[in-house]
Amino acid sequence: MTKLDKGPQGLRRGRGARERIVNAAQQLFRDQGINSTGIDQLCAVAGVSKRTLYQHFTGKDELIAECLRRFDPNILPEVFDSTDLTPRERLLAAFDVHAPLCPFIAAAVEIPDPGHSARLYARDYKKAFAARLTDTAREAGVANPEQLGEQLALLLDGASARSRVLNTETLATAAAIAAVLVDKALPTAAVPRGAGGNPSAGTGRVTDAATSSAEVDAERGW
Amino acid sequence: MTKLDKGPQGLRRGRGARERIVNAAQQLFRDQGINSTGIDQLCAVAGVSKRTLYQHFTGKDELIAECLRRFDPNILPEVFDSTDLTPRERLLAAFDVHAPLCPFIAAAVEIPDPGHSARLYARDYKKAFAARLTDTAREAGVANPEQLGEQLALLLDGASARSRVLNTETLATAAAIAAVLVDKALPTAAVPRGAGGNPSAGTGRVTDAATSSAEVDAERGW
DNA sequence: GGTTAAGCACACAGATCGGTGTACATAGCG
DNA sequence: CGCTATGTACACCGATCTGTGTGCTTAACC
Repeated sequence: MTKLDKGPQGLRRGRGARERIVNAAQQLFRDQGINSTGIDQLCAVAGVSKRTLYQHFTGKDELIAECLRRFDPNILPEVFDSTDLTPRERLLAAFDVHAPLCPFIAAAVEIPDPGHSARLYARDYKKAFAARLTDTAREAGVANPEQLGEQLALLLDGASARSRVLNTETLATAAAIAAVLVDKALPTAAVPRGAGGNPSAGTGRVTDAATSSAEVDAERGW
Repeated sequence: MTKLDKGPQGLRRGRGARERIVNAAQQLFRDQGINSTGIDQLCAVAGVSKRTLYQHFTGKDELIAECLRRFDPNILPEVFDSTDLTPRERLLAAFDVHAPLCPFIAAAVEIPDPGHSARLYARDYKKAFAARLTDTAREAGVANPEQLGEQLALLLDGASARSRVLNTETLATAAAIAAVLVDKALPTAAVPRGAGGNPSAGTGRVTDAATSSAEVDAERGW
């Protein structure tokens, strides 16, 4: 009772260390950046002693990599594994998940060494993400799915980076471009009527079909 | 002769301090990142004493801001002020200037504080860049030039960020999208024949017209 | 030649960084 | 119970960080 206050469910602040460390790290890295987050602060937020941290991770570098690995291992399953969306809708639904700066871009910029495990994983993730887009594009009957997948991935990265610089959400602009590219790549029969015209101005909703059925505006970690 | 070696033109390492500091800073920030570049290393590379640096700049923050300010104050004049290119060609020529990670994106990611002068300037620069694209689009006779300008700007940011993560150049993908968007936005008469079809695969040259007349693959600082 | 502004060398400050060593406490489990 | 995993408290390390204080040297200009 002197120290050692108990948490709600009786986990007296001990025993779940690794989870708490990773959670705190993800939060702090997102909010302050990786380099601006010190180990001491990290431990304080996680409610963990410094010694414990170094019993779970060999160093900060490993912790960073672990955070990225835990972030979105299945690559937007709520979008890509959605059964009640057509492939076209799924492609466009990826542009509805709002988020702060993509942590993989953040890591790639904040960490100078291209060989750092976090950067290698970021690379893998981005490739895998594009691959999921490609698969979905193929499923939608697109002629050149690799191209469309890579293009849509670039749009998402652009929105993330640009939003950070401008301090303004730019995802709608990316979504507008995506709509154009998708409908252009799709066999004309597969495009819902009304989708071929001028994409609506770059602001507001563009993905009429996708939006209605899947609002994935989730409170994701990033 | 003991110390004080003379440079080629007799500038004996003194007297040009401010220039050398900014030059060294731009180089190091680009190569290693901002946070990974220490003041001591900076001074060593610049051939300048630490005291001198702090007589020119109040601190590292001011130096960072100054670097960004000096970087591209006129916003790609070799592209946007090119007289022997049509507006359409100029829009596409912006996708021919290869470069490492855009320093404004880098600053926006590396510096957590959104109110930092460097981040404010980065914001201004990005807005101004989009404005130049918008102006050019308007000049080209595009119906909604603001939209196209913002879209093309997002593509460039996407290429920069994504190239950093993937460790691979992705500008060609962005250029392919740009070609689609520009030609779609342009009055059909203004689009050169052969430019309307499938944009060439996402790799290789897309801007047939622009490339021939303006290869701006310059060795820019970034 | 003499004045002045610019630059240099160098020691040093205070903070923070990532990381460790040591000894103790506790929870879970057989 | 007693053993072992896990976690804690806390001091401490060397390195590095941005930034200063002080005194000297030198280039440029009148």
